[in-house]
Amino acid sequence: MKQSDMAIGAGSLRAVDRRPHEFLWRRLSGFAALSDQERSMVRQSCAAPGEVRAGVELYVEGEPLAKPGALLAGWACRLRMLSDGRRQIFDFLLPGDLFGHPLGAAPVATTSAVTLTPVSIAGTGCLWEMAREPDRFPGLACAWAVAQARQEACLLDHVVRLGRQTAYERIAHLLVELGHRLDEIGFPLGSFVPMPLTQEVMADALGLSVVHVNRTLQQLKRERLIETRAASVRLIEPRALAEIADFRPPRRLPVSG
Amino acid sequence: MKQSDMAIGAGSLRAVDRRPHEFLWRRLSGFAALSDQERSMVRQSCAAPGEVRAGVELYVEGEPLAKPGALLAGWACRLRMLSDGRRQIFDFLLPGDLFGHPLGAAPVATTSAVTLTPVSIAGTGCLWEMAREPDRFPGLACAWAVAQARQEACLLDHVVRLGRQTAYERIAHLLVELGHRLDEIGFPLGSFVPMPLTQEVMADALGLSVVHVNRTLQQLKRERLIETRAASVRLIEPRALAEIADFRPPRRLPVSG
DNA sequence: CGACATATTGATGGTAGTCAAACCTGGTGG
DNA sequence: CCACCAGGTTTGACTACCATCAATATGTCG
Repeated sequence: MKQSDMAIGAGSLRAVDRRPHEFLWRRLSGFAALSDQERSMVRQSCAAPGEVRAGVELYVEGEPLAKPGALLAGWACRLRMLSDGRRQIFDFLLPGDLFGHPLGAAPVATTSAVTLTPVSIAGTGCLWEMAREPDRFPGLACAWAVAQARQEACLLDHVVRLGRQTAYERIAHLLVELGHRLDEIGFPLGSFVPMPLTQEVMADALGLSVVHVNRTLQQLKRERLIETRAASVRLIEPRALAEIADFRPPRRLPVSG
Repeated sequence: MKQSDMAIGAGSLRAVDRRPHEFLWRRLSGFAALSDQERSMVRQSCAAPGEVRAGVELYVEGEPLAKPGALLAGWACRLRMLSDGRRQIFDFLLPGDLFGHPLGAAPVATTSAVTLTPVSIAGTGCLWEMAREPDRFPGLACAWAVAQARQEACLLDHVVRLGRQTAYERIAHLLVELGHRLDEIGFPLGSFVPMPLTQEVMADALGLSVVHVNRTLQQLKRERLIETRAASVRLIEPRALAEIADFRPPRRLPVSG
């Protein structure tokens, strides 16, 4: 499980290049039914994706949010640095996920976002405007709201992991969560799926040390619960893992709190 | 620092009874300038507050969100229970804070909310409708958005606490954060302010054991950084505490990420 | 006063952090 | 082709933070 420049990377998967809107479309239509018109707008937005290398900041905490966007391929994460260099990752952005959409009025980023692999991104300014007109574009507006609610829900799960779970549970929980999210965009749960996370990244997300992440992953492998390869993982026993992690599959439909 | 049925409690502070909208008004107007009309609407919403005793659920995870509201007096918290009885508190609701406002379409609560003291609450259905019409009620709409962004920001801070800070830092950080929030609604930073949290509640928020919270609080007292009394605390050295906690005061104005 | 919740204290152990070194692996360049 | 390097992974030894268990105060309320 190590960083690979090509996992779902930009410029490597032909399927992605030919249909750059693929993941975004799957994700949004998984949240709400979209009209043909909305679909074509989504496709248009993805027409000329931007390519960004790994390790690049998409936006920076404290600075005005430049442009809202969507990840078409590749992974990124939202994070914050402490003054002494410690790092905390809040969540991961997978293909099809939205980022950089202001919540309040004056858009100042409360986190930074950094690419973990090469990514390709679409600007979503236009879609975002549409999503604010529920009357004209009900499907898009709904999908947008659900996407946002989902991200919020993941953040809550993250708090629970950090606050009340052991290292073993945390890792299981994260793997299952990512497994389900990947499942939603077309990577079947239980098969080998892309997981371009270094152990250091997992450590910074889960509030653990790299060493401990390593040992705990080994334990999961020894117990035949997971299997790793290059930059990908297979959840051999998704149910057992979910049990260990006290994982609750996200509700089928919209959500808030 | 122990639970007290009357800290800012319902029916005890005359100032609150006479001007039930006081805290909500301070909070909202601290986020955005409100017109006279908006002000009077806020006051009207608070005209007949509901009274709820301590330890009562305002809403429950997984159930439809009944009515959006605002806390006029008293404290509550948002939390989630794990299947084995462990508990994780996500954040605290202080006087003037909003709760139960749906993000997505179908309003299902992603957390539960429980009162920590007796509270009085106002229904905000009407204000919420207004906040959705930025053209007619720009101030309210803005204040609403900022309030929401602020809550989100607190959640991010909470993740950092849980993921990357020691018990000592976590407690300092929480106290400073609450100190600042109380300051914003009229309890001066550096003076004795209400803090009706049991050590168990702090433990469940900070991912620590009760025993360890107790010992860490004692350390802070020994070092003359804080002082406690009944259900209140005084941050003797707010700057030193902020330093310890790597606390960043929230940005003056709107925010998002 | 007695029942109950909360706070405090002591003793003990385990989970996870730290430090340090070795080991891969893929990429670079002589 | 191979030496070299950087980033990532793995291993071992040691430590410490914090959880757990248990018992005792302290306080509050009926």
